[in-house]
This record gives sequence, structure tokens and C-alpha cells, in this order.
Amino acid sequence: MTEERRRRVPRRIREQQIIDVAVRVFSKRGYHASSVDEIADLAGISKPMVYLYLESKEGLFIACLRREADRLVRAFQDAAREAGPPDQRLYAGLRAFFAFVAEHRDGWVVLYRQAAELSESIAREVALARRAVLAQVAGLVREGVQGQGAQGQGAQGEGGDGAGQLREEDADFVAHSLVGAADSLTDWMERHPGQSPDGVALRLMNMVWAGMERVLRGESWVPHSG
Amino acid sequence: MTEERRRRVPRRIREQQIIDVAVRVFSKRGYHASSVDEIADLAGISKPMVYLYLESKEGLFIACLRREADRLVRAFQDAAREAGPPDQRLYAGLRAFFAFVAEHRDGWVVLYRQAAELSESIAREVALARRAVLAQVAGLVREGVQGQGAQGQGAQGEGGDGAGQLREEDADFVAHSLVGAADSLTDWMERHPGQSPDGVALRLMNMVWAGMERVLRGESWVPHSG
Amino acid sequence: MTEERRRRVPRRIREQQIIDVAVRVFSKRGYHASSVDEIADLAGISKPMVYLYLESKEGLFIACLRREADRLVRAFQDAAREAGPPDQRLYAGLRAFFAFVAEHRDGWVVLYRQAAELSESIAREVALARRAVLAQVAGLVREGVQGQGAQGQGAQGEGGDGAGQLREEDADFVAHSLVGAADSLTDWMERHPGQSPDGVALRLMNMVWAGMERVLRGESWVPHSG
Amino acid sequence: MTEERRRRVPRRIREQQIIDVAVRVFSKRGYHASSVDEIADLAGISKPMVYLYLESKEGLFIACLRREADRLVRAFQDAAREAGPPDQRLYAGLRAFFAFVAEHRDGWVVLYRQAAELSESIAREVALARRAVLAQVAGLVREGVQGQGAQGQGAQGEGGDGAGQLREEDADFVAHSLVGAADSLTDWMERHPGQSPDGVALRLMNMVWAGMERVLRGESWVPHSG
DNA sequence: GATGAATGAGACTTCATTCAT
DNA sequence: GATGAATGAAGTCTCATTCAT
Repeated sequence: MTEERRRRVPRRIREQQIIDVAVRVFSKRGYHASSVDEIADLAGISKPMVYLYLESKEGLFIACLRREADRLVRAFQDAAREAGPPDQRLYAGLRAFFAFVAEHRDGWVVLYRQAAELSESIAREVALARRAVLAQVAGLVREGVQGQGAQGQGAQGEGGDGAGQLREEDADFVAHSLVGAADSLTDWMERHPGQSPDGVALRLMNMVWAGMERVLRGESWVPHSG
Repeated sequence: MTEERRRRVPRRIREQQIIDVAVRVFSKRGYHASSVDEIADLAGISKPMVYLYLESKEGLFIACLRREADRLVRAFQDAAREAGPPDQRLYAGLRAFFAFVAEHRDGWVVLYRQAAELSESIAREVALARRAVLAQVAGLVREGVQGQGAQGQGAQGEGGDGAGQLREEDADFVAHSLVGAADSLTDWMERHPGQSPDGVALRLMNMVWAGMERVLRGESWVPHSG
Repeated sequence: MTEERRRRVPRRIREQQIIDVAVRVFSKRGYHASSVDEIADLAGISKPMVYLYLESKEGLFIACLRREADRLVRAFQDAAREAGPPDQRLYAGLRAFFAFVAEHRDGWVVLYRQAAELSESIAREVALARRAVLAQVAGLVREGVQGQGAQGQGAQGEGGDGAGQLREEDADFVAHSLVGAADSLTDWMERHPGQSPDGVALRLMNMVWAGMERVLRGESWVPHSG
Repeated sequence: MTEERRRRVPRRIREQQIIDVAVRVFSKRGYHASSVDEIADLAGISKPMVYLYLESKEGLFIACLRREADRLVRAFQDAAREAGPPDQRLYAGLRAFFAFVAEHRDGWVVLYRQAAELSESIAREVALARRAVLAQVAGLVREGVQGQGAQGQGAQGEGGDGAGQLREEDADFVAHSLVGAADSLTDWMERHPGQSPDGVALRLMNMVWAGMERVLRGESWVPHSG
């Protein structure tokens, strides 16, 4: 890995180099405030190459988006493939998530902090990419809680049969909550640098595990109980 | 709504008109993709008026930011002022939050979906505004859980004394989780239009209430319990 | 002279107040870089008043120009009215000039440092005002040297009859030289704050007095004398 | 002059073309009244090229300034390099000056008629450029008069030893006077088109040569001699 | 594979000027 | 006599994108 920027680099590699830089820049500045000029400069090539390989600024952004979403999804899948009881698997998923964000902060930002400023056509891509991530989480949640009645951690013995009524909607609700919380916690992590990704995952697990099942079963906390 | 667009509108009112429009536009397009031209047009005035009253695009954005943060914080405070047991108060807070977002979607987007693309000086303002919101939530959380041992909803009888160990950090963790989840759930709401803000708040309450206390007490879910 | 900015000031006085401020601002920033806004602000009135009284930015500038040219011309005339031998009178004129500039720096700058940036129609006015100043100097020069043969300071006894051949052109040449030198020396004065206007006038007098007569007589220094 | 406006001109050349035009425009209109649009148009290119090569309007102006100051200084130095007695050298310097101004009127105007309207940072540059020009003249003056006692043109035999007391300040005084006079005489030249630069230089030489030495020696004309 | 040269379009911002009170 | 409200026009500057080599 001689770091000298070589001429005549084959297309596949150049593309990756460009995307590497672009993720960094898009993450730092946001889509609109990023300039193709800067990206080309930092990639050590001229602008026409960017356009030759990635077609347009939108194309470049979409390429970034897809690569980062893929990476995150794969990290999730790898973690979830682990055998084990469902709570362990969800925990593993969350750990994978926080570890990914800690290591690929830029990728996460590109995926999740570019809501308002994008053109219609990019917004669609972003929605797709996020759907892919959310789907992973929702999957884990569904599996995890389905098994919870049998292997869960005790207290709620009211029967896992409620899990049969799992609706897509509920799993989606929980997945949104988890991903939203996790996203927000990346900010919290930045202000508490001592915290390991695993620690954050553990805390979050503690906070939601007990309640998740409830939600997926339908309400049980009664508003006016006080 | 006989809001006929009049000439010679006094400054105070014009400013609000401008900010109203700006919140809408910034929310729809994001900061950079918004143009002062469009905002002026939609406000029914010429660009120089915008600059005369709000100084600059940044000034305009900051004005939007502050107004919306104030509104949200006030909505929260009003809800939290209600008497009642702590879980009720947190529930009221969440309801207020989702109601606010449902009614002021644009304001929320301006506050919470403008991360990466902003200049240093605006980023500071955004951070401040968000801190104000987070502080409200953290406050509610702290109060709520401190009282939980005494007036809580039963199941966890392990004693409220653990609440004494509440650390700022933990309340902040929970507040980040809640706000992040809530933010993300606004997307969920958009895809499930039948859901009332109160319903969403209830679901979220169910999901986190049981676990919050755990987090604030220190961990209790054990990773390798399986 | 209670300095409180009063309302309902009569036109004549308001006009002078405005012009006072305008001379200062035009001098500091130049014509184009000055804004009517700033002038109105500093004058403590609203822009429409400026337009009511002075018609336009150009009108305002021309008013400044005329007033300052008048003042300078009058200072010159007062000095030149002094009786005395011609060299004394020229010296008195130069002293008056440097004293004026030292006290009305802004006025001078407005008159003499606004060459390139002005519109055709203002440039005409400027030329007129400068002509008035140059004419004063040229007048002094002509008188002074005409008498030089009789009452001059000695050395050149070749006779004052050459003075009869004075051409307008020559007096004008000398006047331009003197005013140009004097203008430039105002910069020199700024860098040598110890120097009194009178001292500068004396130095300049020394430098040009002997040679002036020559020029007005036709050449006498021969290029290839070396 | 087959300078057909070509496409794809190399940077170095384009830069010079731009500066050529800019000097003309800045000279004609002054800094603020000049528009980059006009400069680009006259240079036969689009605005972005101007900004690509010269950074900003200020950068463009500074580039003009430096080039013209360099040219003038070099013209001076070339003239002063001529061997010969000191009066001849000063005369050569003045001739060079007037010849330069006659041929590069625009350059001179850019250098010397842009006083009041410039931003702080440009004003610094202008001051620097002018200093360079003044320094050349002051150098010539110093040399010239130092030798005057020995090789001078006769009349003043009071001893060249006074020349040893030359102070920086005095040379500077004379230089300011000369440059100011010369600047002002460029206006005179415009109104007397028949005059050659050499003729003007000769007249000025006549006017100041005799007196210069006096100034540099300390005063000798006595105010109240009459 | 690679790039220096070039631009149309559009952004923010300011200014001289006027209107209605 | 005086002003707050309002604007058309113009200016500086940046950007995504392409052409010709």
C-alpha cells in the first residue's frame, strides 16, 4: 500500500477512491454544501473523471448511499447470524450497529442525516436505503420477540401467544424507535467519549427489552392508572 | 381567513409572516437548497425586505430555529405542568411532543433534520436549540423516575432508593433515546396516517417506561443470560 | 448649542448638517462606496429627507463639492488679500492651503481624490470645482512672478520684462505642479505628524520659488549641460 | 496584430489578457464603479474564468496594481541606470516617468487615483505600490543632489558638504512633491496635447532643480525677507 | 485513462430611490 | 417637516457540468 497517488489507476479502484472521499465530504458538509470540485481535489483527480465514472453529483451521492447502506446491512446480518437466544441476537445486532457507527461515522451521517435538503429523486434513493436498514432491525425484533415468551427473561409470563398477532406495523414501530434512538445516541456518544459501543448497546437493550414485548402484544400500560 | 395580502404591514407582523414562510421552505428543502428568493416570493414581498428585517439567510434561519424551539419547549412545559404521578407526566410530555410534531411538522424538521449542511455559526445555534429541547425531556425523565419507586406502576418493587444515584449522564442517555425515537417515529407516523399522536405516545410509553428505570438504576439485563 | 438632535429643524440648517456628514463619509469611503443610508443615519434623519433636500446622491455629492471648493477658494483669497511682496503672497497662499487641508482634510479629499470613480455628469462638476481652485493658484503665481524682477529675492537680476511673456499655459503649468505637489504632501504630512502646515509651506516655497520664474520665462536649464 | 480571440488559451496568457482589460476598466471607472461583468465581457471570456484565475475582484485589482507598479519602477530604473551627471539622471527619470504615464495612462490612474474608495486590505496594497514608486524617486533625488555640489550647474557654490546632512525625511519630501506635481501635470498634459513628455519633464526640471538642493540643505528662503 | 479551459445559471446581498402616512 | 415600509436593479461570487485535447 504505497500511498503515492498513482496515475493510470483502473476504473474499479478509482471509483472506490472517489466514493471514499465523497462519503467523507458529504458527511461533513451535507449534500448541497459539498462541491464536486472539493471531492475531485481530495481524490487527487480532475473533475471530468468524477463525471466519467459517476455520471453526476446525484449519481455520486447515490453510489455513496448504496455502499454505506450495504455495509451496514451486512454488518447487521453478520451479527444476527450468530446463534443464540433472541435477546442475545438483538443485543448482538445493536452492538453491531453502534460499532459500525463508531467506525463509519461518515457513512451513517450520509445515510441518516440528509433528510431535508435532497432533490425528489435522491430522496427516493435515501428512503430505499433506509428501508433496507430498518428492515434488518425489524426482522431481528420480530424473531427476537416471537421467541421471548419461551426463552424470555422471566417477569412477563402472560404468554407468548400474543406474539402470533405480531403485525408488520408493530415491528416497524419498534424498529423505527430503535433506529431513531440509536441515531440520536450517536450524538450522546460524541459527548461521552469514554463509552464503548458495547456499553451503549447494553444500556439501550436494558431500556427497551422489557417494553418491546408489551408493544408487540398491544398496550398494557394504562394511561390513567395513577 | 381574510388574510388579504396588504401593503404597509408593520414590521413585527411582517417578520412573523416571513418566518412562517421560511420555516415551511427550510423544512421542505433544507437550508442550502432553500433560496431567499423563493421565501420572499411566497411571503409576498421583495427580497430586500427579508434582508432588512432578518439580516441574512443565516439570520433568517436562526430566527426560525429559535421560534420553533421556543414553541416546542413551551408545549412541553405546559404539558408537564399538569399535576399527576410521574408516569402520567412523562406520558403527557410525549403526547405534547407528538401533537406538536403532528401540527408543526415543518418546525420539527427545521429543528432536527438539518445536521450536516450548516455553517459553523448556525450549527452552534442548532445545537443550542436542541439542547433546550433535550433538557426538557431529561427533566421530565429525572422527575418521573425519581418518584417511580413510590408511585410507580407496581411490578418493579426493587425500591426507589436506586433513584438517588441518578446521574446527569443517564438522564441524558434516556432523553437522547426518547427524542431520537420520537423523531424517527414521526416518519413512521407519516406512513401510518391512521395513528393519532396520542396513540403513538402511548405505544412509546409502553415500550420505554419499564426499562427507563432500569437504565437509571444501572444495568440489570445481563448479556449472557441466555 | 445644546447638542441634542432636535426635531423640526429648519431646512437651511438640516441641509448643512447633512452636508457635514456627507463630506465626512464621502471622504472616508469614496463616492461609490458611500451609501445614502449611512449618511442619513449619521445625520440622525431618515433617507427621504436627504432626497427631499438634496435631490439624489449625485446632488448631495455636488453640494459637498461646491461647499468645500468655496471654502478653499475663500481661504486662498483671504490669504492673498494680504498686502506684501509677491513671494510673501504666494507663501501666504501656500500656508493657507496647507492650513486648510490640515483642518478640512475631508473636504480636500472630496475635492481631489475622487477622480476615476465618478459618473460623467459628476466628473464635470469636479472638474469645475478644481478649476476654481487652480485658478486661484495660477492667479497668485502670475502676480507673484510678474513682480519678481523688481522685488524678488535678489540673485536673478535678468529683469522682470520676461514676465510680460507670461502665458496662461505657463501659469497653469506651475499651478498644476504646485497643487499636485501640495496634494501629495498632505500624505507626507500624515506620516510626519510633527510638521506644521507652515513648515511644509515654507519647504515647498523654498523648493519652487527659485525655479518658478525660470519656467515662466522659458527654459534655462539645459539638458545636456553635464 | 492577428490577435484573433482564440478559445483554449493557456492560463498565463489569459491572465495577462484579463489584467490588460482590467487595468483599462479600473482606470476608467474606478474600483467600485467597475464591474467584473464588464471586465469579463471585454476580455472576451465569462466571469467564472476571472474568478478562477484572479480569485476575487480585490485579487484582480491587486494584480493590476502590482503589474503597473512593477512596470513603472522598471522604467524608472532603466532610465536611472544611464550614466551621467546627477541632474541628467534626475531629468532622465522624470522623462521616463512622463513617457510612461503618456503611454500607460491607465496604469498610472490605477496606481494613483484610487485613494478613498478602497477597502482596508486593498488600501494596504496601494500604499505598498506607491511606496515602491516614491522610493525610486527619492533615491534619484538623493543621489542627484549629493553630487550636485561637485558637478552641479554652477551658481550655488556654497559647498556640497551640506548634502551630507541629507535626511530621509527631506528626500521623501522632495519625492512627494515631484510625484504629486508629476501626477497633477498628467492632467495638464491632457489639456495641452501638443506637449511632449520630454517637454513637460524639462519644464518641471527647470522649476525644481534649483530649489531642491535648498530644501535638502535646510531652508534658505526667508519668509519675511520683503 | 486523464485533464486544463470554459461557461450558463443562479445564489446571496446591497443600493438608490419612492410611496403612503 | 418627517418617516417606516417597500422595491427594481445590479453586483460579487460559486457551482455543476462539458468540451477539446
